[in-house]
Amino acid sequence: MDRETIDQDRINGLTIGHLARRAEVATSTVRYYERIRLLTPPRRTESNYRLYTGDTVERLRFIRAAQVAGLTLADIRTLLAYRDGETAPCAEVQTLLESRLAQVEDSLRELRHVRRVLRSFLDVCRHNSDTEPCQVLVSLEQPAEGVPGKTKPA
Amino acid sequence: MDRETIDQDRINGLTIGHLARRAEVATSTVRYYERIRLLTPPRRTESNYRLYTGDTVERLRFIRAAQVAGLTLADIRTLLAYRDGETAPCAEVQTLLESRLAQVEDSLRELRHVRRVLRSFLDVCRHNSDTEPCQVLVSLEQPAEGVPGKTKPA
DNA sequence: TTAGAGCTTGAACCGTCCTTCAATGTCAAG
DNA sequence: CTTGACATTGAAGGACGGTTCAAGCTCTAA
Repeated sequence: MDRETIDQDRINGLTIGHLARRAEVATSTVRYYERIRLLTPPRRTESNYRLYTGDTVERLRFIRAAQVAGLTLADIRTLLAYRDGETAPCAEVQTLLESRLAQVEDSLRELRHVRRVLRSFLDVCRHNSDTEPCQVLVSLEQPAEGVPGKTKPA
Repeated sequence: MDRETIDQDRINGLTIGHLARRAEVATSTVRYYERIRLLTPPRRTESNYRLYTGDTVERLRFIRAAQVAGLTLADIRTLLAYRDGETAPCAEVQTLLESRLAQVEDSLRELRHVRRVLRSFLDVCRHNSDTEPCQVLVSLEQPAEGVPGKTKPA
C-alpha cells in the first residue's frame, strides 16, 4: 500500500479520482453510473467533492464482474437492488442469468456461422490466381451458392 | 398518359419500394445506404422519384451477403470500391477478411468465457437453499475466487 | 374525383456504454 | 502566489446500423 492509499483509508473517504483508480474505471464512468442510478450519490466534502467509501469500490467491482458475465447495466441494476435489499430472491437471479445464458448461446451460434462464412471466403481467396478478378467479390454477388447459409441471422 | 413511366418501371427502372422488396430490405435502409455512400444516387423520374436498375438489387445482395460474413458497412464500402474499380486486389480483400476473422475469433473466445462464468453462477444458484441469501450475489462481490477468470477480456 | 399507397426531405430518435467538452472551482506543492 | 492536477456541472458527441416522424407531393385504381 502506498502513502496515498493509507491516507485515504484513514479518513475513509475517497475522491472520485482515487475511487476510480482503485476500481480501475474512469472517473467519467463513475459519474455516469451515478446518473443512471447504479451508484447512489455519495456524500460530499465542504467543497462539493464526492467522497466515497471502500464499499463503492466493492460495488464497482461487482458491476465489472457482472459485466464480464455478460449482463447489461440494466440487469446489474436489478441485481444490485436485490443485493441492497433484505431479500435476495435466488429464483429471480437464476431466471435472469438463464436468460442471459441463452442470449450468449445464440450469439455463439451466430458467430460460429459468421466464422464459417469468412473461412469459406478466405478459401476462395487463397485459390485465386493473381491475374483473375478476386473471386470473393464475385461470390458475394451470387447469393447462397458456395456460401453456407445466406439468410440473415437473428 | 404516362405509359412511359410504366415502361420504365417494368423494364429498366425500379422505384425505391420495388427495389427494396426485391432486395428484401427496407426503403429507409436504401436511403440510409445512399446517405452513407454505399449506394450512389440513382437517376430520378421527372417527379423526383429514385429510379434504380437491377444492378442495385445485386449491390444490395452483395451488401447483405457481406454483412452475414460479419463485415461492417465500412468494410463493405471498401469492397464495393474494389468491385467498382478495374482492380480487384485480392490480397487486400484477403487481409480485410482475415482481420475480421480474427475479430470474430476473439469474440468467440470472449463469449465462451462469459458462458463459463454464467454457468458457474448458475451452479451456485442451483445449490442455493431457499433460506440463505443468494450466493451469486455474494460471489459477485468477491473478485476472482470461485469464478473462473475475472480479468477483463480484451 | 378521390382515396390510399407510395414517394420526397431533413431531422430526430433508438440502444448500449460511455467519453468529451466547456466553463469554472478547489487543493497541494514549490 | 502561482501553477497544475483534480474536482464540479450539464450538454453534447460517438460508434453502429438503422428506424421513425412530420409535412408535403405523386401516382394508380375505382
